[in-house]
Amino acid sequence: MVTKLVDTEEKIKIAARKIFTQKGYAATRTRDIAEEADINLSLLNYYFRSKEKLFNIIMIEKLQEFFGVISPIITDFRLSLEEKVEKIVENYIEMILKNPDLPIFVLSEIRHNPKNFGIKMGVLHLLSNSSLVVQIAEKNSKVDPIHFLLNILGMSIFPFISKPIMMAGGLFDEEKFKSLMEERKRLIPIWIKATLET
Amino acid sequence: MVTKLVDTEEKIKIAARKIFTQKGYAATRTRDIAEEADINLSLLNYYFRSKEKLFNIIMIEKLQEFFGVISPIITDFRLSLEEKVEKIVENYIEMILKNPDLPIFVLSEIRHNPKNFGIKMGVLHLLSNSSLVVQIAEKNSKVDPIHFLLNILGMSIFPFISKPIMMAGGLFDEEKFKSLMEERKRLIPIWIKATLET
DNA sequence: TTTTAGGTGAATCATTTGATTAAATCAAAT
DNA sequence: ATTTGATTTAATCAAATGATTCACCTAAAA
Repeated sequence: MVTKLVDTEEKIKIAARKIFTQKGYAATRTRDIAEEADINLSLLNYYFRSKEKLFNIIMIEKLQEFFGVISPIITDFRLSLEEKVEKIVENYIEMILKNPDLPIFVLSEIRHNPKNFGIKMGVLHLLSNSSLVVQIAEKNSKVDPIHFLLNILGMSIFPFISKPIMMAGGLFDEEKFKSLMEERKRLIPIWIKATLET
Repeated sequence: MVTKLVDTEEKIKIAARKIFTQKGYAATRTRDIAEEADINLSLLNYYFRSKEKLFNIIMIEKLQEFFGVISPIITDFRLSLEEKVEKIVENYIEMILKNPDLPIFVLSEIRHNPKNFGIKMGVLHLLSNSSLVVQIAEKNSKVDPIHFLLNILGMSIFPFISKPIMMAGGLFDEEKFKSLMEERKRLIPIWIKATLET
C-alpha cells in the first residue's frame, strides 16, 4: 500500500476530537464526524467499529491531557512548594488556552459515566503519596491539601468553564479573555501564597 | 373537574427537572421524563407541545436559581465587602448542596446554546453597576473585580464540578464531601480576605 | 497480467425517538 | 340521561441515527 496523503484513521480521530469535545457524546452524530473528516460514514465504522469505541479512544486521550498536567508536578520532590504552584497554574492555563473545550467536556462526560475510565488510580491517590502534601504541612499545617488543590484548580480552571457566560455578556471577547488568563497566570500563585499565610 | 391528587403538569415538570439536570438536553429522552413522571408520553406533548419548549421552561428556572443567588447580594449597598463575600459563598454552597447537578448542567447547556436565554443582561453588566466594585476599589485598588469574583466563584463552585472525580477515587463519599464544603463555607471568606491584603 | 488484500462508498437496514392521531375515560353541567 | 370539555391512553408516523452490506477500487505481490 502506498503512503496516503493523510492517514484516514488519523483524519477521523482529528474530526472526532473536535466534534466530541465541542458537543459531548450524546449530542454528537457519527455523521457529523464523518462530514468533518470528509469521509464516508461507513469508513468510520470500518475503522472504529462503533461510535462508543471511537469515543472511548478520544476520551482516554483527553483524560490524559487533562490529568497529565498535574501528576508529574505534584510528585516531583525537586520542586519547592512555590515552584509547584507556579507550574501547575501555568501549565493548566497554557494547556486549556489551546484546548478551551477540554474542562467542560472531561468533567461532564465523567459525570455522565462516572464508573468507566480508570480515574480511580487518579489524582487523589496520587496526591496522598506526593511530596506536595509534605510541603504544605511544613508551610502551614492548618491547610488541608485537598482545600489547597481545589483552590488552585478552581481559580485556574473555573474561568474557562464560565467563559460562555462572560462572552454572552458582550463585555468580553477572545482577546480580552486571553489577557485576563495571562494575568491570572501571574496572580494566582501570589493569591495562593497569601492563603497559606492565614 | 375534581382536584387531582398530584397536578399532572407539575408532576411532569418535576420529572423534567430531574432528568434534564442529570443528563443534559441531548441525552434526555422524552420517554425518560414520561416514565419518571409516571405518565404517558403523549401527555408530555399535550402539556408542553415539544421537548424543546419543556426544556426552555426548566432552563429558565435553573438559570434563575443559579444566578439569582448572587445578584441581590452584590448590589446591596448596605452590606460591607466582608459581608458580601460571606453571603455569596454561603448562599452558593448552600444552594448547590441541595442541587448538586446545577452547575455542570447550567454551564454546559449555556455552552451548547450560548445565544439563547437572556443571560446577556446578566451578571457582568450587573457587576459593573454594583456596590461591590466600589468596595473592592476602596479596599485594594490593584485587584480587578472580575478576578475577585472569579476567585470566589471558582473556589465555591469548582469543587462541585470536580466532585465526580473525587468520588471516583473512592477516597470520598457523600458524607465527607458535604463536610468538606461546610468547612469551605467558613474558610473561603478568610482566603479571599487574604488575597486582598496582597 | 493476474491475484490478493486492504480501503472506499452508495444504498439500505433496524432501531430509536420526537411527535401526532383518534379513541376512551371521567367529572361536571345541562 | 345526555352532553360537554378537559384528560388520558394505545397505536402509529416520520425523521434521525448507528450500523451493515456489497460491489468496486487501488496498489503491491506473485
